[in-house]
This record gives sequence, structure tokens and C-alpha cells, in this order.
Amino acid sequence: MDETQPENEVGLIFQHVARQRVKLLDEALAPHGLTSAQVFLLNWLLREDGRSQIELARLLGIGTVGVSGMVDRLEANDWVERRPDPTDRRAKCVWLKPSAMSKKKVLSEAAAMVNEVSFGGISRSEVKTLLRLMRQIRSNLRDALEPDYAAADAKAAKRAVR
Amino acid sequence: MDETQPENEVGLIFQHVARQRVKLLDEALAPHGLTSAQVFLLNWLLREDGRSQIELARLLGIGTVGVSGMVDRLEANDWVERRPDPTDRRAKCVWLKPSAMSKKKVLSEAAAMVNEVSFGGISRSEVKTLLRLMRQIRSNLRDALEPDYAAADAKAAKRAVR
DNA sequence: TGCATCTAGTTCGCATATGTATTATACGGT
DNA sequence: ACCGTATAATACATATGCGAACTAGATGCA
Repeated sequence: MDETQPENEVGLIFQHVARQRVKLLDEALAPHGLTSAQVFLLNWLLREDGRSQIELARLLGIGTVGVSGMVDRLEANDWVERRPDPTDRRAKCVWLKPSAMSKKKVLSEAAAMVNEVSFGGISRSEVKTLLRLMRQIRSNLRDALEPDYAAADAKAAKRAVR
Repeated sequence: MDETQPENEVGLIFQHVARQRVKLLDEALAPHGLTSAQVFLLNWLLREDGRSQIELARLLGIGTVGVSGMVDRLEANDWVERRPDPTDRRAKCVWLKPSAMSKKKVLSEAAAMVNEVSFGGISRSEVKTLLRLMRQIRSNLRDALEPDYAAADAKAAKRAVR
């Protein structure tokens, strides 16, 4: 975090910001017995309930292994439940339980707080620019990490239509 | 990662980018038996060797607990060694071993590759803007997370002078 | 000096994320 | 219809990061 030595700083700043945002969100959510990662997952279910774990993995940008563990913990604390997918016996869909649905407002307020703190003193147009650049960077990195992402995405779109 | 649903995306994009950068760097470093987190630590030592663990924690933006574990692993693989601080018997300084020093070029090239991929198609001035905004965000978050950071920093500066 | 307090490092337990391998099921081409 | 391949979820081992609690040593004030 030493501002006088810029080279390392460029390599670390993305991680610093990501970790600080998580930390701030975790602090806000701790009184409710939730963590930031769990809330990102719940938010997708609040938007549309009953998604498969692989769909959640794609939305969250992590692997199915990580989703499996998170759903274990969420299920153990009665926030969600797994139910078999009626059309695919391999898949298990994740459904919100009432306790989670009732937290909707708390979750969106916590997320808004983190953004307010993050973007303090930065104009709306600069935030827009920042997000555009971040999306570009994510796309660049995705191309380098999974060269066949476009194909995978097309397949996912096909699945969504089905 | 679904671009058609922007609200959640704002909350996740910082983590996506940070994780993707780490993943790309890990892939490049794996043949050398190193991880990205270990390399960030080694880079600070390559700049100035023999730092205390608490100083490394401050530079890396993590806690001393995390540094302790990382130095354990680095020491087990013969990249660094702990030596007692002659002026403070509580402290242990971390020193590079020759195997780590010889990797200097590999490490900087891997870091440069990640930045090249990340910033592809983005002009130099836009990168400059992006980094300025990211530094502002980090500063905003730091103020929210540790309100007395300025005092801690002054103390650190005093220690550096001593 | 002496005692309270702070500081550096470690240990423990947990959450998150990865890679590899395994199991069960679905799908597609012959 | 069948067989090879792809997919969904999971188990296991490991790395990273956090917070709480602890030890040993340093520091400062009365």
C-alpha cells in the first residue's frame, strides 16, 4: 500500500479494491449472519429463483465446486434448499426459503452502501467510464483464460431458450 | 457474468477482474512452482530485502496472519528464510534465497504479460485514468475500513526513519 | 524502577476459490 | 438401440485471507 513505489501497486490495486469491498460488505452483513459471497448468490436467486448450480457458477464467475460448498452452507443455515430438476436428474436447482426472501431490502441497501463509499468524490460520468473500462478488462482476460467462451455462451443461450 | 443484467454486475466486476488477473498470473507462474500471492511478496523483497513480516503485511494490504502462512510455504520451498531482527527480538525479517533472486526476470515478465492482456484495446491515457480512479476508490474504502489509517501511516513513516 | 499497554508473530478455525478425479445422468451419431 | 462423449454435482487436497486468542518481547508513563 506504499504509494511511493508504483510498479507493484499497479499489480496489486485490483486485488486491494476487490478485497476492501468484500470486507466492507462483510461487516455490513455480519449482523444478519451472512457473508458477501453468499449474498451475491442470493441476489441472483432473488432475481430469478430455482437456478441450477452450474448456472449460478456461470453468473458468479466461479467453478461449480465453489458453488457446491456455498450452497451447502446456505442450506445448513436455512437460507435456501436444493430440489431436483424435474427435467434433468443430474441437476439440482437451488430455491430461496422465506428467511432469505425477507432479507431482500437489507441486501440491496448493503450493496448500495458499498458503492456509495467506493465512488465517493467521483463523478457519475467517471464512474461510467470506469465501469466501461472494467468490463473491457474482464472481457480481455476472459478471452485469454477461456478462448472458447463465445461458443460456451451461445450454448448457454440455447439452454436458456429451451 | 451475464451482461444483460447490469445491477449485479456492478457488484461483482471488481472481484471478477481481480480473480481473473490472479488466475492468469497463476497459470504463467505454475511452471516455476510459484503462486501469484507468493510472487507479490517476493517482488517487494526483490525491491528491498530483509523486511519484517508486519511491513510486508502493510505493503501487501493483508494481515500478519496471512503473511505468516505465506512465508511458511515460501520457506518450506526454499525461496526465502526468516532471520531474527537484531534490533527487536520479537520481529523476524524475511530474506530472499538465491533461488528466488534468480527468478527476478521471470516474475516481472509474467506481471507485464498480465497487464498487457488486461489493458488490450485501451489507450494509455485511459489506463492512466483508470488507475487514478482505482486509487481514489482504494483510498475511499480504506477511510471507511480504518478511520485512523493516517495516524498509523505517520507512525510507520516514523519507524522507517528510525 | 515497575507495571500497564502496545506490538510482532504464531496458532486455530472458518469461508472462499482452485484443480483433479469420480459418479451419475444425458445426448448425439452411427 | 447402442456406445462414446459431454454435462451436473460432488469429494478431496491445497492456497489464500480473515478474526479471535495467545505468547513473547518492547515501550512508556507514574
